[in-house]
Amino acid sequence: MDVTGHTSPGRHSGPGQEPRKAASIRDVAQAAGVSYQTVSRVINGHPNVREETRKRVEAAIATLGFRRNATAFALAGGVTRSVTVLTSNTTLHGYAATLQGPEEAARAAGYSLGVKVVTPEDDLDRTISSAAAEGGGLMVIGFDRLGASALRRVPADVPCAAVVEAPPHGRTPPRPAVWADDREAARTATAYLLELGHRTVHHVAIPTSDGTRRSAGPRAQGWRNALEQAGITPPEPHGGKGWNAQAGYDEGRKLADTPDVTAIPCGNDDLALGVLRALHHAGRSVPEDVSVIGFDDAPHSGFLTPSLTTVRMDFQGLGRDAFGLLRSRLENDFQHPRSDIRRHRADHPRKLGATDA
Amino acid sequence: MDVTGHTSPGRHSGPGQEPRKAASIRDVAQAAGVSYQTVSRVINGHPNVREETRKRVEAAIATLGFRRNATAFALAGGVTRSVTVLTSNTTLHGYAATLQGPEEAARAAGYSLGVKVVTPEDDLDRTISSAAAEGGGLMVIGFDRLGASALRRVPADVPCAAVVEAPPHGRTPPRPAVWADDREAARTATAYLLELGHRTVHHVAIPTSDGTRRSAGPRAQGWRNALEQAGITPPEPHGGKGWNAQAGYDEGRKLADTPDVTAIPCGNDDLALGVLRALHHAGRSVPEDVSVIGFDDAPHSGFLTPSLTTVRMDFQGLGRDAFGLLRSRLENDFQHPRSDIRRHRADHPRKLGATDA
DNA sequence: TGCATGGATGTGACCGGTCACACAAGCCCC
DNA sequence: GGGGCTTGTGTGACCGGTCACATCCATGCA
Repeated sequence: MDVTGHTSPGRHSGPGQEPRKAASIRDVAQAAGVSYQTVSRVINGHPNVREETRKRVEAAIATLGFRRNATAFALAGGVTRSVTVLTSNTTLHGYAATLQGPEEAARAAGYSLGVKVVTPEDDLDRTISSAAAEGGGLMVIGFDRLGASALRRVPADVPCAAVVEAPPHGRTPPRPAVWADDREAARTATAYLLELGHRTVHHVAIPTSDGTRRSAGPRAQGWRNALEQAGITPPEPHGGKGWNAQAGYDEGRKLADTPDVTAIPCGNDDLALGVLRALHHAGRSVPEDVSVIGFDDAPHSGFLTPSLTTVRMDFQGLGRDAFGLLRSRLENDFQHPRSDIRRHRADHPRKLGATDA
Repeated sequence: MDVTGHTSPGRHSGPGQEPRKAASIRDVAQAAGVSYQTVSRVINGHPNVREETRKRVEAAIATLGFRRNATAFALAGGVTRSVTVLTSNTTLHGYAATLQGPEEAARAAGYSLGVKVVTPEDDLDRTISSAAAEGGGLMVIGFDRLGASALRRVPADVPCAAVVEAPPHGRTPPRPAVWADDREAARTATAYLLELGHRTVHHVAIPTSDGTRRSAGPRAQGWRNALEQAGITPPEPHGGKGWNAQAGYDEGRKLADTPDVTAIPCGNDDLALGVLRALHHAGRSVPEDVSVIGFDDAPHSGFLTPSLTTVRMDFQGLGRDAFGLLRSRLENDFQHPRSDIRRHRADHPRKLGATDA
């Protein structure tokens, strides 16, 4: 509507924030009349500190508002517990939902999570290497071309895990990765439509992660396979140019004019939404004249009228698994960097225990 | 649909990743036959290095795959250039869009961005202080109760900026913040409905950020104000219990039964979507029988059938502004550890201008 | 009494960068 | 031809934590 929210922000410069430097472990030590090492012991819950000393140190910590400097901690060899997610998008449902996996897992595991959105404009190698320099691991969402190429350029020595499109048969991603069986899901959905009696099934595809043929993505492949298994020659696939409702609408206009189009599984829910609208504008009713199926189960899909049938994908689980993969890589690294003495230190309960978070 | 995507992930353990320790500045120095300081000069582009020496160092950097350790850099006093966003949600459109602001701004400004999702379960103070310990600034999205209370608990010495609901008249947020004028936007939208000839206007509200009365949020207030200005006694507001389409549907069922309900501006697009569906189920048609207006302009809203009229809010701009606020705070701090010169620098065009993005 | 044992605490070095400063060599100028 | 300036390079200390090891003191036990 033309009633547009007015967003020139109200500003408030806030109560005076004194930029005094944060208290260090040494400041606390001095205040408590002990050595810095004792303070370190207290903040790490080391047992061998006299009760009274501990009290004193804790008091000093409280009055000085001491917080352990995470940077120094990391530098001194403390576990890094940080992961940066590289993605080209954060708003499309698939991406956002995938991102929720690590968000939640990171919170649970006491990791800090960074998000870096990559764009076609910026220098991938620079972006990646700056992300890698942060110290923790890298998690790449490689659903699209940009993400996939980012994944390919992660240096071999950087701990990394990815969520990707299901790779073509016989090929494996360049790095440890997880994926969902989109191909099978699309095949099943298409087969279902055929069972309903449709003579053929048309597909509006999402862009592929290698940026090439639009029939190459696993979802398109699944659709194609289902048709072939039923002895039907797949029609030319549509789409492949965009992910959003507008792209779906554009393709939908074309499809709406073709009479033999009665069933349209789409590469995602947004495309499906656009297709629905195009069909509506063309006077073809859903689901009477045409069946439309979405993909991804975006949160609003269930509330559309008419309802959009959709294929649910567990993106969050995927993201969580990738995070887990990366985490185990990171923590294994930590436990056996090379030699043997370390291993002894690694079993120290404080390092591995769940209480550390 | 019952055709559910199969997501047990295919896994691939990837090519052997040797966990060799990353090369340090000293390693490079040794390889190039210079001192570590010279290496530091080269990577920082310091002019006083002989051309031939620079070449040698650069070669060593390349062969060793040296990357400057961001942790050590930060510890040694390099600017931190990192911001952590605290939010209770990342998927609702308002939040996701707000988050895009700092994502983009951070990329442009070479900042790294952390995201921390807070939940009612976890210990806010711990979460905040661990986020603060990362070193950079804190940006809080305080649209809801949880976010608002997080904002209140950020220690005074932590650089911080927030995006909040428009505060009640005469009150200011506890910390530097930006907000949109939701109240005015809602008032205008409601006035528009009244102009169309509706006798009264009902409202389905989003939850408020102080967790209390459901008529307290700025959007509800704007709706109420418009009615009062028109001499109409506002009916009891609905909603206030949830943000999503299901919540909208629940309220919509109730409203659909009341004959005098002919206009329903909703607190956000998801609620509106649910209301639309409830009206449809109840056999009341939109827009013939009832006018529904959303709020936020979520990306799919424009593609619904019938179209959802919605009020566009520039969340991304809001997020960008908050980031800018925080950034100037961080960089001022860095440049002038305390005194007064601040005011002068705050008007620096680069800080406030639109070109910064 | 003599010594091993172990708890409580302090000192020094280190992580990987930075900055401040010292120093040597080359040049200019009076 | 020696004082000053500039350029290129190296040394030492520091950021704020950690770990390894040394020390002091109170025990327990032979």
